[in-house]
Amino acid sequence: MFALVDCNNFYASCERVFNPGLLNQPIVVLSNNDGCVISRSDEAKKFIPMGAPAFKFKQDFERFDITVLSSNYPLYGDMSERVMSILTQFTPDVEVYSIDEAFLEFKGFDTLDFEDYGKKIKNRIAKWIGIPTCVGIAPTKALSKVANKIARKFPKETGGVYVIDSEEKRIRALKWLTIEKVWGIGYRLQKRLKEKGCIKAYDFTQLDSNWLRSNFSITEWKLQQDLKGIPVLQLEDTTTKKAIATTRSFESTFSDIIDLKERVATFAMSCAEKLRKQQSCCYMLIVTLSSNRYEKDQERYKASKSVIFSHPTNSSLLITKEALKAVEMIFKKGINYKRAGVIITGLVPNDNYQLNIFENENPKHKSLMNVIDFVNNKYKSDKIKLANQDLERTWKMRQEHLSPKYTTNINQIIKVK
DNA sequence: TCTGGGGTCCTATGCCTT
DNA sequence: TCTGAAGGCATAGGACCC
Repeated sequence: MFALVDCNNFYASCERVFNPGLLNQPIVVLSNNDGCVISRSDEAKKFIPMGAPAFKFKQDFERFDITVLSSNYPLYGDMSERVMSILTQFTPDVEVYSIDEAFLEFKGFDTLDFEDYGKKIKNRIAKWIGIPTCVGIAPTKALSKVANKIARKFPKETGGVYVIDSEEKRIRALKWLTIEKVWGIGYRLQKRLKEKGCIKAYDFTQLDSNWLRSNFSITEWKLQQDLKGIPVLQLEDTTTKKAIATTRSFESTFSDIIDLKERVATFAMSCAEKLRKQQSCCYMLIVTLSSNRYEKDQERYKASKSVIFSHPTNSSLLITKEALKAVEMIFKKGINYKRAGVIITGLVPNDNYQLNIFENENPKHKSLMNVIDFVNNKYKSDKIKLANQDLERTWKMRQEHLSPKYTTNINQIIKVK
């Protein structure tokens, strides 16, 4: 059996833990740069849609007396770790699926009362961390997602815990769930499936699986099997990342390559730093540039370029150098660029990779990187920069409604008078 | 003025080799 | 030497997730 434990309105709930005045109040949490709404308390859901651009809803925030908060990732990350550590007390097989949810697998728990066990999980997280959760339990991962949806939708009837443990319950659940709400069915697939008469998740399970395999991708085939109750999707190891990315939208647009190179150099530095932090090296680098996708009147442009290194590296110097070369290759004149990103992938552990006969990391880089990381760690606010980064300008994220880092900064710890 | 960011997985395409 | 089939690999990009 699998369980899906999902925190309710996670970011909004985290904010409430340390500010009980927000309980039962409508609150929203904004994305980086205070761009759009990414979490809403139940009270706010009536008024504000998910993903609402903050600038368009400013008046509504005031009209409905909604508390607006900037996202506080140090707080959410720390709260998430606490929740996940509790989950490992219930089974050793835990897959942290995202910051606010995890799959659990129960192997050899056959005689367990799952409903009761789910309630224990939920209650312990509520009591020890103060975060409300929903728990869905079923024979496969995809069905545990469905069960979780039912627990969320019918809190009074289910108490936030729902178990699919019979064929009858499975069919009833799938006949209730509309196709677009199924995990893995997004906007595009939903449209295609509806054309075929798939309205409910149940209709999807009734499609001929050979036909599905030849007309859709392997992903949909696996999903169908899982929804039929045949476990195909397994718990995955999420502890080692497969890629690291730093991508940002700019406050305004850039058309000059010098500005773009400066930004990309900074993103590359940030990726390399994250890479060394998890003690890995990378084989490949991808740089992306794009124009403003919301701007109708101007030429749209999206481009990316990947670069393969002759040997795995985590040197900021090498990664930045190659990233800048890539910018030169894909830069097109006359475009107003709104967004750029650096992604590094092909990650291998620091100390265990194939050496190249002809070319290997310059040994001086390693000690230099150690010094840079040490200094940056010590003087967090004023990091060492490369000469091709802008030394004068400071790029500050907009965070006009930020709450304190209650759990990760001793100076911001909650005070009781 | 102001529309997020970090991931995973899959597929299409073109080129090369057998 | 040419040809087509088939598979591997690199690369780009789409779709989806939270």
